[in-house]
Amino acid sequence: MGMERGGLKGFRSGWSVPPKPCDSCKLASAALFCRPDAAFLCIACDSKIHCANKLASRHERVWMCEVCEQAPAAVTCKADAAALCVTCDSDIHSANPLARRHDRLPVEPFFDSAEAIVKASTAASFGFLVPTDAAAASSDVFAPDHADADAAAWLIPNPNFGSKLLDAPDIKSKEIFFSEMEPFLDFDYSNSFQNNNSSSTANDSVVPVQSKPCFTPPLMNNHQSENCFDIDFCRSKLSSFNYPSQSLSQSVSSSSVDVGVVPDGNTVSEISYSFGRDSSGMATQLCGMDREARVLRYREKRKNRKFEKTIRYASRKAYAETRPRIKGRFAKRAEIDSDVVDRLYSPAAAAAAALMLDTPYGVVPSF
DNA sequence: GATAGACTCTGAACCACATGCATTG
DNA sequence: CACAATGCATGTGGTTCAGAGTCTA
Repeated sequence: MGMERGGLKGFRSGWSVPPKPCDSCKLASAALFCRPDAAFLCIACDSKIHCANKLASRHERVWMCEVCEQAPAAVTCKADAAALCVTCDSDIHSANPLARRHDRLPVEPFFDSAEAIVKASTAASFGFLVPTDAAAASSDVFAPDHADADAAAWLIPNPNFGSKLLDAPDIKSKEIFFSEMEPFLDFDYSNSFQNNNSSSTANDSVVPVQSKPCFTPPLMNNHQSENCFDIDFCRSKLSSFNYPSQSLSQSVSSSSVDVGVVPDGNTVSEISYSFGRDSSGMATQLCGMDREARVLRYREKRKNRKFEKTIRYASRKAYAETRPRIKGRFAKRAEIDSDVVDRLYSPAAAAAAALMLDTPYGVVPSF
């Protein structure tokens, strides 16, 4: 009953609020949050302030929440491929059981100039990453056969990937990148279903949802051991906890496969890259393409997202489908039977009614 | 441009009852 | 500890309705 419905309800309202202005210039919208200064800054002001001296350049900064753009991002949701603030994270991921299973990780701060990060990653995005076709674009999946450069930049899930890979000494790194991405390009839930479904009962097997995996590479490091954390705008270290010590997306067994929306955390970890810890000082998570485009992309994706209904008990589903209804509501069998008897007076309905009475559950399509 | 009415879209609620699961003996 | 009996909460889908949003005059 309306279980997955309303998943977006809670945070839609936030979109109507204009982005938080830069605390420095008050003109541009803030793109990041400086923890030591406790200030929201646009990219230009960040460059001015944090390039001024060595001390300032060591300030920890994080990008703004991609949804509300009102607070610093605190976590990265792998399923949504988005950096979210505490409030949005709470709103979105408490909306329904499905969302609660999203694997979230604490955002890693960066120290480089945001402008440099954006430039580097934008260049990288035009360097070799190629965009997708329209269908793949809707699900944020890479595909190597599209030529439009703008779309390419628009679709780059994590610019860090590009910039990092461009730094790779040879093309093999890039090949590795794509080869490791392949499991997601053709993410096949049937496999995981077969693997995980052994514990299901024979009659009440879980029905896998055939939803397209909406995958975007993680925006940051994936620390499998750090799934629990606390949120503090001014702290880089996120300690336990708000979340279960083991994320649900990892811990659920047979019932996990019915979700379909949330990629398995372990699988994601296989392609996680430690860009944030790059020895060259390469910025962490969200360096990358034009941030505005990313926000637009994210919003568009959220708008188009459909939370697939989760069927946990196939037997119940099967039974519900056969149950008699009156105006869509489940009806008592006695009620239906008497009604059917009444209808038997109609010769035209006699055959259909007889058929219904023959079935074990009395299938009554509609009234 | 402002307003009202028509239209569209979205999500919540409703219903009965087999089933799953925790508790008890 | 293993098992059976019991009772309660849960989950299931089609339809309706209300409210919000959009379009048109």
